[in-house]
Amino acid sequence: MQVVALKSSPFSPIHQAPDEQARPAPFAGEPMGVRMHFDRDEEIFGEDEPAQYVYRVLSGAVRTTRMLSDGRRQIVEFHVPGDVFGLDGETRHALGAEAVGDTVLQVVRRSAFMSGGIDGGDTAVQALLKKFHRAQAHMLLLGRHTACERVAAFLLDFQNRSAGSTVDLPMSRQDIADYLGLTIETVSRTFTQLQAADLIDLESCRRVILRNVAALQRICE
Amino acid sequence: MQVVALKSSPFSPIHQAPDEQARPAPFAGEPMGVRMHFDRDEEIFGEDEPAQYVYRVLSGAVRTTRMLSDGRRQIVEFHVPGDVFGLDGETRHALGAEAVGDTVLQVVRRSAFMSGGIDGGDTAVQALLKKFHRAQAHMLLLGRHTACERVAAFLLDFQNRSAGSTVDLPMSRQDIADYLGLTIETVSRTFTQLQAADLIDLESCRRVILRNVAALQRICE
DNA sequence: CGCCCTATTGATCAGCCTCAATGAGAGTGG
DNA sequence: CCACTCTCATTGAGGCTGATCAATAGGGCG
Repeated sequence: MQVVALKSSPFSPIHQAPDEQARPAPFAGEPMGVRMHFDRDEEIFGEDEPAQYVYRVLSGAVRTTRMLSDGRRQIVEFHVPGDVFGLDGETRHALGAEAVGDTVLQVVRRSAFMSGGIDGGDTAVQALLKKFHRAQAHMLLLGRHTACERVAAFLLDFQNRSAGSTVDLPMSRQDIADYLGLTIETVSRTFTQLQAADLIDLESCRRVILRNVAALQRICE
Repeated sequence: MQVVALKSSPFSPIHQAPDEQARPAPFAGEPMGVRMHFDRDEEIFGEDEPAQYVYRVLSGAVRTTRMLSDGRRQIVEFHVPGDVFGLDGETRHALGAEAVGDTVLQVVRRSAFMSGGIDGGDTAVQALLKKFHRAQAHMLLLGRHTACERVAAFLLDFQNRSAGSTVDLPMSRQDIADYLGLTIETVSRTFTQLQAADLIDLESCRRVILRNVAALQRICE
């Protein structure tokens, strides 16, 4: 239901009410744009929809995806707090975007972002350069890495984007599989193998402790 | 030897002499920047080198690559006449770039490109958006497509970038394999299969005639 | 406590890779 | 002009990684 409202206008009151003052702004200054909340698996925008807005994650996580008609899905990127997304495509979104878990976003008009960026974030060109850079690394991963290398790189990437040796994964195994171009079974098996080799510890299926970061890095080369 | 000269200064006379007036500018107006020639397999810039210049292909073709220490290579993109490249990375190149065949480039300083683009080409943001879009499509290809789908998509892509049903491939099978995340043998076998199915005709190994575009598109979904 | 959804584990299979040999084409030198 | 060579492409045989199909286990929530 929120999705429908979003498509017509993300500035609809229904979206800002829940947590407008519930969480403090995670960056200095008065934020521009509007804050919006999304539930788990709720669509933020769909493929081919007009690209009117640019988003910045305040809390939670977002996946941007591309689907094939037969159901195969590629997750292009996970976006965590601080990340900007919605820049795919020039006038229409080339990707779909969904909330991975409960997520709060900051929304600005695309035109405003292009001229000034988002408070506390990058300018349009900086943001695009970073995304392009990450996209290149992801291509290398998908094109030329083994399952084990992909999972190790994924864990190290998430560790860098959080902090410490404990990694809390906001997404399901299916999401990880669709991000790494693998099946859920292969991802699960690889986690188990890494645990057996004492490289990681699975405290729960969403909480991973990196026991041997150097060895994980060696796997990725 | 030209490479060495390039690294110190692409405005060295050695680079512009050969074809400064040999080929007319393929777009209206006096081109900005300097024209440079590269031989087959000659390096244009290497990974991690300072990113001082932005390039536009005038003739020939360029591949941008990422290497792993064990020799595995991913070709991120092929650039044909009209394409801009060299925007990878913010201050240093994240990719290497090499000429696929004899190639003529137009070179401008990065700062000049960022403020004004290249004559007859896109602005910085437009160019980045297009590249990001293509990168997404390539990720889907690498992550979720079969060998047959990858080769079909590759041929259709090159047909769109040239014209007519005859596709002249400037690159070797090894280049195609490294672009599609396959081996040279699998690429070759797939070409043979497509020919056996009357979808393509291999006039020579570099010249492909698309006999059934609709069927090729159906393969890619 | 029981249900449902997700994750894990097992067994088998297929697609692609690897290794190896042959074939075709371009360039070189006699 | 032709033989030679070198490189690249094609084809074949067999193995391995990861996919598929199937069953079990765990975990959150009513």
